Amino acid sequence: MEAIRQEIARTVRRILLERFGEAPERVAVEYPPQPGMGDLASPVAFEMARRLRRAPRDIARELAAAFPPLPGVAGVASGGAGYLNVSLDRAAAARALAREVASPAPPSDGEKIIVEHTNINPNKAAHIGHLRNAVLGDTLARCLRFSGRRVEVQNYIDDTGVQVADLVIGFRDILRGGVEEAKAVGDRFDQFCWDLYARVTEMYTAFPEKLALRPPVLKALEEGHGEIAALGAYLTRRIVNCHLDTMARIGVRYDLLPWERDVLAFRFWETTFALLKERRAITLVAEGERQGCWVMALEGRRFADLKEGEKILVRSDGTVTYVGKDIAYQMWKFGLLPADFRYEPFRDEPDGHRVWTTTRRPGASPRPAFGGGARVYNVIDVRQAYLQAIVVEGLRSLGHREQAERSTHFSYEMVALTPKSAETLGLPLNEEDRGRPYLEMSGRRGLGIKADDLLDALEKEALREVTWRAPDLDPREAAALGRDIAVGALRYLMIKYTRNKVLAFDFDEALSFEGESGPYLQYAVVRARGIFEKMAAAGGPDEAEAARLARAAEFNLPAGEGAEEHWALLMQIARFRETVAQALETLELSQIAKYAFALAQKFNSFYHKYPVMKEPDARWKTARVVLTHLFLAQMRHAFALMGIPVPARM
RNA sequence: GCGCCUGUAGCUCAGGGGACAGAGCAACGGCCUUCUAAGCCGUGGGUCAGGGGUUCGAAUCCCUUCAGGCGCGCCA
Repeated sequence: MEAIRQEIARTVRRILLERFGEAPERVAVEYPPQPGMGDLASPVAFEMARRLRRAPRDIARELAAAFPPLPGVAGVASGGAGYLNVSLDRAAAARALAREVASPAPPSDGEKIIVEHTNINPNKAAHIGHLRNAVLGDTLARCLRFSGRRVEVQNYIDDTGVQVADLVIGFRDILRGGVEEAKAVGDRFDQFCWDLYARVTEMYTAFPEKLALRPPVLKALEEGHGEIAALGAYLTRRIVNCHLDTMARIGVRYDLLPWERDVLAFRFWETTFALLKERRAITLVAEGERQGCWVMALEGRRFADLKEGEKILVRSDGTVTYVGKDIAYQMWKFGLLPADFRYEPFRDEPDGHRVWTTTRRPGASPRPAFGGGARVYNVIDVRQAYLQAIVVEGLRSLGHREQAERSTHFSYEMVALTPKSAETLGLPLNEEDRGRPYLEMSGRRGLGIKADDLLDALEKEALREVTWRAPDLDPREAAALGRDIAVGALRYLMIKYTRNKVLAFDFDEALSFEGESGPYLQYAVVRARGIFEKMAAAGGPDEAEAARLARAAEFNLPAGEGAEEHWALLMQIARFRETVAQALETLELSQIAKYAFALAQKFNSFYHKYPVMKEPDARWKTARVVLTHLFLAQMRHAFALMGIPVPARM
């Protein structure tokens, strides 16, 4: 569809230049809102009207008259107050679409793209905010791969920060324990830590002097040896495994886990620090409050509110701030550091996918090449926009302008709780809280919905629906269906909103499997497949035969409303790839969700109105078999991008 | 205070120069001897926050006011 749109735009532009001597740089070709206005349309005559001092309608008429025969185009006419309406050759369009849906994914090659996402502090269980991050990041990676890009997914583990330090303090100073006591904790270790971490925060509130415990623990974690570091290493590794388990439930995979302690151990920071000093991008503060700190001066409106116009990269005690380490990490991602990590397998997922980790041990060989990306997407919520801007500014100040421009902060708004959801969790709310549109979650206070709890609730609800509909189903099969439906519901929920909108989480909405939801889309697909199952069993065309019919489609249906509805479904199916391309361009993945939903709606309506298997007229039947096949094939592609499973039945 | 984001139907949200502003939920009324009712069809519901401007054309772009959120740490 994209090819023909561009061809029409080029042709219109050429005619304009030939006949009027001028034309806009870009000729818009859009989809008309109503049937009867053609399949594609351009409002270019309106734009030209003023420049040419002529009525738009006249210009559109002249354009239509001058339009040459074009492969794939059946007719051109002027319409409305001056639109140029183009009708397509339907048979050709159907055949082209049949080839497109059957074409294999392009090989992933060329420049490497690094997508960093998830990045949960390894001191507690993942919550629903982390799910939004992981689903967006994973969907982005899938879309990039679908469009032929080579992608490496990294999940950065910040194991030397304050949050981990506080968890270590929880084990050491509240539980009076160490590695052995931690090992004794049973299942759901991350949830145990969730509660313990909240207790540490309570301790600081009650006894502020306890905050003095923190700096030495931080320092020990950074230095990476001794008992504290050993405890930290045990806790973080075990929690990261919990996070990977959680994410595996919704089909999210990683290629590499870079650990912050290794950014330090392999002297990435020291190297970057030296470069920054050499470039005079940072200075040592000689006096005042910040005496002894290394700071980066930042100019421009974006940074106008920064205290002193500077950002501290090295604290007066010599430890590095998060931003400092992140600049070094970003440098490595682009292959701009002379050093590299060492690597070893972290674990193998049940599907055989191997997750690698950075390591201070000798490292494994052979191994894939990591880092050295040509473009980097950092999937991080909008509250860190400031820090991300500083990281990019760091690259720029080191002279890496191009890499700075190829660094993209894929930002999205946070997930919050509706007051109703918060009360369901048993949180005490005052009048002001109840009046708010949403309440922010807080890992520090243990306030939020854990990812595994939400997934459990979704699976339970889905299983209830499954067994209600099919009481005799084998329990294992029912459980598998429940999982598929839960994943579909969750992933659709997480991408259906535009990214710059706060997602106010509501239990009732999340647990609803009707209307604009993942299960609605899954149901449409299952129904389409059901048609082929029934037909194949009755000796009719199966999916492979339908694909052959589609490649030879004639699509010459008796003119009328029915034909237009069939055609409208085909047009919607055809818009998939341009939707994906646009989603990648704008980084607005919700467009894919909205597209798939609209397509499922059209199909459900079609399904209800037009029998496929039992249609006696061969022309209609073939057209419907072809449409059902095209719908199913395209939806499978869309599901693969969104990570939504196709349940065996519903 | 400064910066960023948001304001569209009762609620949650699409649409971000182009043809009469859309969807889901909720409400109401229909449709299961016909490929699965997690579905389909229909009804009602709008000062696109307010004001000014640009344009042949503005929910969309610009200015401004109001309301809400987030950010501005030797936390991340």
